[in-house]
Amino acid sequence: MFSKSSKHAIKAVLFLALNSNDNKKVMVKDISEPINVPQAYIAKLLQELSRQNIISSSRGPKGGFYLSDNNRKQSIMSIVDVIDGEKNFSSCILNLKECDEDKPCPLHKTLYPFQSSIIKNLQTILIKDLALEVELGNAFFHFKICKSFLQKVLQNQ
Amino acid sequence: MFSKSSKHAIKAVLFLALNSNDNKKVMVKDISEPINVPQAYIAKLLQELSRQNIISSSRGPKGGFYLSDNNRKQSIMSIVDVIDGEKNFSSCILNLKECDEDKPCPLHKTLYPFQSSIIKNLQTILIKDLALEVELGNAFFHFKICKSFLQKVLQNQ
DNA sequence: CATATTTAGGACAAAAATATCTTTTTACTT
DNA sequence: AAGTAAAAAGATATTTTTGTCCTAAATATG
Repeated sequence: MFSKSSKHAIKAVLFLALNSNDNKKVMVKDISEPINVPQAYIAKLLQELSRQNIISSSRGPKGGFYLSDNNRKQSIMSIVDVIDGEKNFSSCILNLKECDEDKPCPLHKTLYPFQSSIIKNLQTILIKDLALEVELGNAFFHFKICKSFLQKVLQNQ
Repeated sequence: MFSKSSKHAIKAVLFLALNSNDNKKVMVKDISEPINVPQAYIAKLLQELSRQNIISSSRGPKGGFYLSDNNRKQSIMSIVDVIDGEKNFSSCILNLKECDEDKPCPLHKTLYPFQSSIIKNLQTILIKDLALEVELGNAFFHFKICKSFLQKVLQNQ
């Protein structure tokens, strides 16, 4: 469905949605550990997301990655688009050039409706929507217990 | 959705469904050209499918790959299972270990229904069903025009 | 202004997926 | 039985994806 990179990216963004804001930035190392993704690798993905204005970042001491209110209005699909470059979803399920509604490939009628619904859903669901679901307890996003994460939890009490 | 290998495999099997039977076998090179997949690579995939009894094969002169009546009753999912090893579809969309109906990840509720419907569909659709759709003209499966394919067409007239 | 801390960026490395090449085995044909 | 045509199997190569490392640029703080 998504590449491993996209999954990493979604997790990181969701972590930021739950743990950052304009005044509370999170360093790469404090993101990579709890979501269990290699630090240097998620750094690359976050840089790309930042360049495309899906997330925000600032350098130097007290810097880090964070989500502005505008960032939170980005869709989940926009994350996938940036990381996977739209290639995953756009084309015929069998990679046939000639496949379209007029001359559908044998799997088109079965799978295209799902495929387009999934895309439409991912375009509709915003980062803040996912975060809210977790905050309401309707969905679960379990972080790896690690020092930096526990410190955050303690700080907030 | 599927790996490139699975797509290759589905195309090859569909080609066999339309162009082979117990008395008419097709050599690798006469499959690879029309479906436009590297010969040695599709050979590997077909060997694996044959080993798993999704398709049939026989060696030596007049040998080749073909579909028996039983082979035609295999589902499309069985092809994907053999080639991709079920890994693609089975798990949580974000690869979270803890995600299930009880403790769904933030994307679970949205995507799982699609995912499971797709799997169910692919398990229900048999190879012969796809071939029939093409034969009835309800779906289209365009082969690359090549010498061997034209020869077949001429032979059948 | 100097220093420390953080992201940014580029080069490199490893792993996985895709593709190719060569040899072996099987079975048909004469 | 010998020769030949095909898949089977194993080894190797290439490409893509994933992951790492090192240096540069930016920024907060004393």
